[in-house]
Amino acid sequence: MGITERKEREREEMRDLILQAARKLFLTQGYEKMSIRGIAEAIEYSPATIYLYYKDKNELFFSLHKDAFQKMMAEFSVVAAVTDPFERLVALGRQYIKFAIENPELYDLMFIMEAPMETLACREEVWEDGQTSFGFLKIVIGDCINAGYFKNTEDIENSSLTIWSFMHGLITIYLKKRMSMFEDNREMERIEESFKLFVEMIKCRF
Amino acid sequence: MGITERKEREREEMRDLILQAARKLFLTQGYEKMSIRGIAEAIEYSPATIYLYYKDKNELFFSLHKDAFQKMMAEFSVVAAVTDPFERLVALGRQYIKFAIENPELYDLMFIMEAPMETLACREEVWEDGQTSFGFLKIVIGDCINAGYFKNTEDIENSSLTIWSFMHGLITIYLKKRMSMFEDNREMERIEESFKLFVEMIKCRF
DNA sequence: GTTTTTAATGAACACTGTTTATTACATTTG
DNA sequence: CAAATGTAATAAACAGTGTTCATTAAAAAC
Repeated sequence: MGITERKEREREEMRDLILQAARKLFLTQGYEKMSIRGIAEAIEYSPATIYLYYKDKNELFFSLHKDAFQKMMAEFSVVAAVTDPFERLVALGRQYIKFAIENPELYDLMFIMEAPMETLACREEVWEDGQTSFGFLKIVIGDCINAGYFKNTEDIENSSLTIWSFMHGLITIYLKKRMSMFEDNREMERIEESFKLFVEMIKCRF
Repeated sequence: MGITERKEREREEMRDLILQAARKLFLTQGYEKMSIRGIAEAIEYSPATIYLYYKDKNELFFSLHKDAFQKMMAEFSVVAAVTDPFERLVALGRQYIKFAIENPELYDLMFIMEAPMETLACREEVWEDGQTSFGFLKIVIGDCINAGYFKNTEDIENSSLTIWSFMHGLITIYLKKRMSMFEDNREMERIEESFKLFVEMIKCRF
């Protein structure tokens, strides 16, 4: 009897319906306006129904967060076209900045918000999405080393964390409006200049 | 007639009473539990009274945020004892990490939360607290240049932003639980290693 | 002493996430 | 097929949240 299969399929459809509504609300209204009641109204179900398919709002955030990582990784794939390993790393950095600036709320969800991480913590799982994208960075850096760059580098993981830290810091300073201490409105130029300086700095370690 | 003076003084006292209660709640319960009703109960006034002294909760966050900057700057002052300019910069970095790890919620308030910045934005002011502490970093880097370090550096502001970006990124990756992608529990060692690597990188630019 | 100004509040508004008892319907069993 | 069981959906409530406003009480000015 395929009843259990159908039920399982229907359940998955419902989970998807909820997630789609949540995503739409998130992207159009922002995550602060993405309320359970709002999602319920959008799919024409009662708010309580959502809790039959998702444990809590954090789990919904976690699912959206996974989507966002897929989107980011898809945008990263274009750097494969860059042949020189070091230039590929630079291109990856630019893609990262581009993604963050074009999707500030997704970036927040992926790297700043605590909600999705709480779902992960209570399941005692490792952060797979982070691992995957960080793994991509490690590969790109590894290619640099294989091509003769970064000769003094003995720990790829540490190098990756260091590079990511800079990128993440620069972006969050901007996204969280901490560049408002500069009186001029040259935020974008400052990001560009700082990025270039950092690239020069890591070039220094050839 | 000193009545207006007394009233002004009483008003300032009341603002302080509210702020102290807010700070206590913030530090003991965390910012998510720092509610207007909670503050009101602590000072034995009605919630509505708070709105006679503060425009909204964001303004309260902004005041706390200013306090936090004073506290951080006070902790920074110890680096003045370090004579070598470059070592002073390194010491400042360590103090920054120490402050962030010891006061994660203050750090959040100072550099991540949007609430205090919104108060600033609607007043169309520059972010003075940020300017002051960033100014301190610029001075420390300036001393390095005067002592012969960073010879290739033509833009102190850009160097400062770049260094701060790394520090801020590394810390927020940790504070916002994004190091949970590493299966081992070596978060502190990783921070230490990455910091050391970055110090080596900027040393490279002598 | 009366009027005016000001400080404080209770109550309400419009929300939020989440839980639970109840209802309605689909599925299984006798 | 009818009765019993299982399950999906919900209305309503709980316990909060920030904020506003008309009303009341007290202080200051006249």
